[in-house]
Amino acid sequence: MMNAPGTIRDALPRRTLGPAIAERLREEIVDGRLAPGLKLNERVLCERLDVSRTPLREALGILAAEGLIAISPHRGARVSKVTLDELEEVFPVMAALERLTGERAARLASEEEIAAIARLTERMTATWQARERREYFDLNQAIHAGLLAAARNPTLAAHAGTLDARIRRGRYRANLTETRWAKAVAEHDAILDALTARDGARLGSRLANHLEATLGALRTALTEGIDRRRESAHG
Amino acid sequence: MMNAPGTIRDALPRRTLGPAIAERLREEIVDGRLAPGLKLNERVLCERLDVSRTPLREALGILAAEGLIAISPHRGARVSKVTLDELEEVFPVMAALERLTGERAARLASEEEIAAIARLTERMTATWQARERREYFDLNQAIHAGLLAAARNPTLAAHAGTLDARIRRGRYRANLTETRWAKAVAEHDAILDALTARDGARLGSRLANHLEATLGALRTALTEGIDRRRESAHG
DNA sequence: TTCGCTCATATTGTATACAAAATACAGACG
DNA sequence: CGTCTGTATTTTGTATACAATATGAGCGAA
Repeated sequence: MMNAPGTIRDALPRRTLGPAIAERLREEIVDGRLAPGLKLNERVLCERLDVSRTPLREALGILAAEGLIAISPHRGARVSKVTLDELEEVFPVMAALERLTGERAARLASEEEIAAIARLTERMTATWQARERREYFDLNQAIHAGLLAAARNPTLAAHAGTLDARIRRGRYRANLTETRWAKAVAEHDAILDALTARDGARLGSRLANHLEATLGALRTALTEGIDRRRESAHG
Repeated sequence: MMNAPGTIRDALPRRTLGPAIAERLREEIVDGRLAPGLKLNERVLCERLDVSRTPLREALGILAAEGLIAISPHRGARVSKVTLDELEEVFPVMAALERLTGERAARLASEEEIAAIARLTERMTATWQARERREYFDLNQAIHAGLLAAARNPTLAAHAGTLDARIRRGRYRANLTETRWAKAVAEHDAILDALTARDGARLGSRLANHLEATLGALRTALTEGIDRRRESAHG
């Protein structure tokens, strides 16, 4: 035989429809175009995406496994709601994985990866100064992805990834306040310091604390949201 | 209205075929009847389980998401292998979740739950003395499930559950040595002590250490397995 | 009116049919 | 003799058809 089996072919994983549909719907759920609680009618989605029900249902299964939608037998799929209870449930799990990510990334990241994260952090400060919210979120994502890649553990990346998708929905909904934003940028600088020093314990703690602070801000934002809703319900 | 909507119906979630098939195949994979590396032919499985390809493929999707099988587009599904590399990858993630489980369980478990876990631990010692391997594994599972339930976090339970399925396959394959078995029982006593004292930090550490020790034993067993295979290949 | 029932409709779950890709095989060629 | 190539077969991916369940409107009785 010319080359060992499973070297070239495996590198070209021609995508199939199901995951592609899931990716698209995931985006729409995460950024809120598909609102929490919305009923997902299969026929409607099929027409909109121009696919048949088979791969669409495959996609719904993927999203259900990720916790972004909930499927009840014979009653269909709904975008799951972003409740405070739900976030309080997801965050500690994510924090545990972030800590592990930090410990591993500090130990295993290449110098190039650290340099790349440093550049991203720098750009992040710039977007903050320019108040470019969208760019800021994207850079935040990129830094997170970089750390995860540096942690050299696909299983960790997979589980952290699905939790992150659930959390991201909350982030979009709860607008960053000025003070929280400034603190978050400072926290990112501290995270970069720990990474540069390759201090795993410190990096892990700082990532977990950063996440905890994010939850705190979200808690405030969402609680105010509930209060506001209650008020308007009364008036 | 007679009763609030969504109370009784939701409690009777008439199961659909896909998850049921997944559960059955999961069992067969975990206990090794479907050997690692085995090609899963859809037609063959359909005939054996007497279902059509649609729910079967749904089940395969579920198992792929859990990491128990690997699907390559147009090339089919294979039971994923239990390599040492794979276990080294899964264990740290599981350890992070175990630690969190311990911290939460110590804080949130009811007295009844603690008592139940105490009884299970007692029975576990008995099965060890009687060298009832199968019973021992089952009790081990039950204790783990009890702690997870006591941690009061469905997301944590879901993620820990999928990782546990992957790990369990390794446990089955690597036979417990006498010395490791004795140590494991002692570790379980220590775990119970920490739970009874509601010392979250200690419980978390002990669970993580217990898992680390399990990996150590597996590492030895699998490495020897490889050596043995090499020997027989030479002879 | 309001509750409960029946039946029509819509929606989801499952099976089958069709399309595309990968594998296996046979024959030609070096 | 081995290797390459073209073709047949198998297998997977997608679409459609059929079955079971849920939803909702209309009607009748308390």
